[in-house]
Amino acid sequence: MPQEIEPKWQEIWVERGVMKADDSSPKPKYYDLVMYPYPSGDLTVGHARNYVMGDVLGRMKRMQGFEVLHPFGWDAFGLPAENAAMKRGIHPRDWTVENIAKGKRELKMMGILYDWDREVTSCEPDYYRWTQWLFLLMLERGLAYRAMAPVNWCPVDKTVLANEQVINGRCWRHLDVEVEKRDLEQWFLKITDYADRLLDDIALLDKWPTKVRVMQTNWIGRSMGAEVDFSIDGLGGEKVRIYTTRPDTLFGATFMVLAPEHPLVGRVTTDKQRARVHAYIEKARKETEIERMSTEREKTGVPTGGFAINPVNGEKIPIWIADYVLLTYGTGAIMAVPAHDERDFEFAMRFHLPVREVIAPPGGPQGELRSAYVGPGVMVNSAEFDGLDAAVAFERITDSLEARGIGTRAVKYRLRDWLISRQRYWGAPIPVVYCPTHGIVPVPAERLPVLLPAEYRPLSEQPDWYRTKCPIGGEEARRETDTMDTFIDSSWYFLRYASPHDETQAFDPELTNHWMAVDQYTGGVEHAILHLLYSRFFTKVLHDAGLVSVSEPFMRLFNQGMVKRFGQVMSKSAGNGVSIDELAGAQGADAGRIYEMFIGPPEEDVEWNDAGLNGVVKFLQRVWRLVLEPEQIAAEVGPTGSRVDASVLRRKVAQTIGRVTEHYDELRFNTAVAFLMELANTMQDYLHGGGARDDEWESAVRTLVKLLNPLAPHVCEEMWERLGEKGLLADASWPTYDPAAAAEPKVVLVVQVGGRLRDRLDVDAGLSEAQAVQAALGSEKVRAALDGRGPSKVIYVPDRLINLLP
RNA sequence: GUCGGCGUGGCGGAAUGGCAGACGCGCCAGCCUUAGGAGCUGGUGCCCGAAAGGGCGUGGAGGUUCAAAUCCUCUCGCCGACACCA
Repeated sequence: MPQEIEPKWQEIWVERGVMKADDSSPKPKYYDLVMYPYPSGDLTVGHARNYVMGDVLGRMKRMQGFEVLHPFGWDAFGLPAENAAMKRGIHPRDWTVENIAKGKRELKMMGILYDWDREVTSCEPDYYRWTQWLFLLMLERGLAYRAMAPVNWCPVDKTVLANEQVINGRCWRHLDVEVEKRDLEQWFLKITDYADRLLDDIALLDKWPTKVRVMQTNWIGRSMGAEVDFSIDGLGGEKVRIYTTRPDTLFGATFMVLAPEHPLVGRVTTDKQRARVHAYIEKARKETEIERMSTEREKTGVPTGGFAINPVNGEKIPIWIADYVLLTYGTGAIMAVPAHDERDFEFAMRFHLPVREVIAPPGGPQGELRSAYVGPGVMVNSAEFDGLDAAVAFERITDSLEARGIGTRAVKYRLRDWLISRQRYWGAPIPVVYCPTHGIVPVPAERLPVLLPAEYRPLSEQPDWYRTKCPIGGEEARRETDTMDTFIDSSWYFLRYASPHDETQAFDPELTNHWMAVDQYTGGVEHAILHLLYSRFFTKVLHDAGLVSVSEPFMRLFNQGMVKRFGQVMSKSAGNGVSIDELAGAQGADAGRIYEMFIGPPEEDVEWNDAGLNGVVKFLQRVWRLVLEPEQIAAEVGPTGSRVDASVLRRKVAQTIGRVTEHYDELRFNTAVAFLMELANTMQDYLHGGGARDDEWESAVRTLVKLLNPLAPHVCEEMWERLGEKGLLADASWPTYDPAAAAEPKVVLVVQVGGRLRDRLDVDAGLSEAQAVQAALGSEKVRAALDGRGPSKVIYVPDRLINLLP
């Protein structure tokens, strides 16, 4: 099998524009998208596995008659470029451009067909101009705002991070570094405005992995409850508003807890308690997020000395402060119901606070509680609500609060607004100007892009760049010197592929609406929340703006597993990477492609094993010889080999078409490869049985080449040409089959007696139950097992199994 | 702690209620040999047995079913996500 065929066909595919997606094709469209990578210069066989999957699917869809859009691009802004640049003393752009060139060469080497004319690179002005435009659109729609807030500061990367980029209180890129809280004025996108739709529409994503849907649901974290006002004793009309998901337990509130940072803490604290409260607040402030968030540690808190009045029963309850109540969730204040909340129970035990049962479990009131009871039950100790089911009381009590004007139904989310400011150079500048008289003024769309200055230095240290004129008044003004989170860049790139060269708009709505939604999106599960949630948010905003017709961008999502080596995820820094160069260089791109797909189930993590490549190489060589040198294989027949006749071959071909097509479609590539190997084995047995190289054989050969083509396109094109076929195999039609031709005329009927396997019979397919019983009783083994006891009951699964019960 | 996933030969894995181990790697034996890390043929879960045959077997224990790797309950181990969200 000649080696030089790979560059040959790669050139021909480019010349004939095989990968070009035609916007005006009458064929049905298929948008086959892979997550565009960060150009780290470190593309490994792990990345390639993802892209080969997309390519196999795309190549099959093309042969099936779809107009396939299979584009590629680069998520090219971001910190690693800056870090590498600092280390080497070069500009982040140079490093990025170099890596993109390298990555592109490697992908071409693997024979992956992308429409490179549609390549997008997020760090290029012709792209980030529109990223900036989208920011202005958000601003215009009231979805971008600037606010002073406690933000997550990563001391290593010297920038703020979004909530989604904080992992267990640490920086997502430096898992050993804790984030610090800083009060800064920053830009936010109001993703919380879309919380309900982002949550509700998860129901539409039935072709997404359950895992990702669950993760997004939990991340948004919607809860339904009520906000209730408690008056503060002795402070006139002053009130504290609490949030609860259990208004049905209102009568069980025995104390109240405020977050230490709650604005009313100073007012409710008595002089006697002031020193203690102050000390506690100081201590809480000094603790890191990680210490404070730990559920392991014992609860702490101090009484303020103040009291609140429970509005449902007029009872005076003490107000405490404790750091298990977070200022950032709900109202930063809770009513504590120790009988029916585990945290409150723990706190009450620790500080000897009263516990009052208000929901009785099915067995009746427990009296003394040993732990919080959070299950369903009947109301007790709750005045006029006693005897009601708790779920009913939830509604009644809330109605009553609303009627009295002291409470209201409320919905809360775990999701916070998206902090997008980054104090970094290598990103899209936020296109606003701070004017002395007009305040925050957006840069007019026609003056975009706001270009990054050429010099690599923090923008806030480049006065020549940030000094500007106010777009309204023309007076001296200052540009925003923060850049945008790179996740903004990747939240809309899939829309740009439809019209990547449009110089008048971010995307041409007509073309984007033609190609959207993405039919298949393939990438790593590490994006389950960040990228996928943000992209859904952007799509919905653009949908509302009338620019995108779909409200969900990705129809079908697939998360491929990671490729590991020596038990660790491959990477250059870990020193265990296998590069695409090495893979394609070893035994050729096709062998590498098949091996990537055969190594294990696509959604599972797999351990790379160089030795496994040999089996695939042998398979490819065998196919080559079957297709082009069948005489040689026929001559190799051994004395005892298995042999099959034409009818077996014909059926095997038909069955393989069905199974391979189905498994490619479902991205079950490992089993698809196995089926192709089986077909090759059967074809070999056919030759060994003296099978004629007639039309039957020629058809089998062509079917094998077509079915294998998405996996091994170079070798298959070469074989196709050598078979004398005209035209590119890439453009040939996908094989179809007659299900009748795939049906087996004889089947192995498994005979069980009392559920135990006793015999296997070769019988005609389609036997009736009576015929099957007769056949089974014809077996001596079966009769012996029955031992004279006639079958009292028969379970018959046609063409598979018969179970006779003695 | 909560939620989710996974656990099958020497190895990667297949089978989603109906023959456990497809396909491949590795290994064993044989053939061919221009002698090679090529090709071909057969074998290869474990135990008993000369064989015929029989028994056991999908992390563990129990259950449902004529029938369970598959469904249910409990449990152990590994991995992932979230983690005081009221």
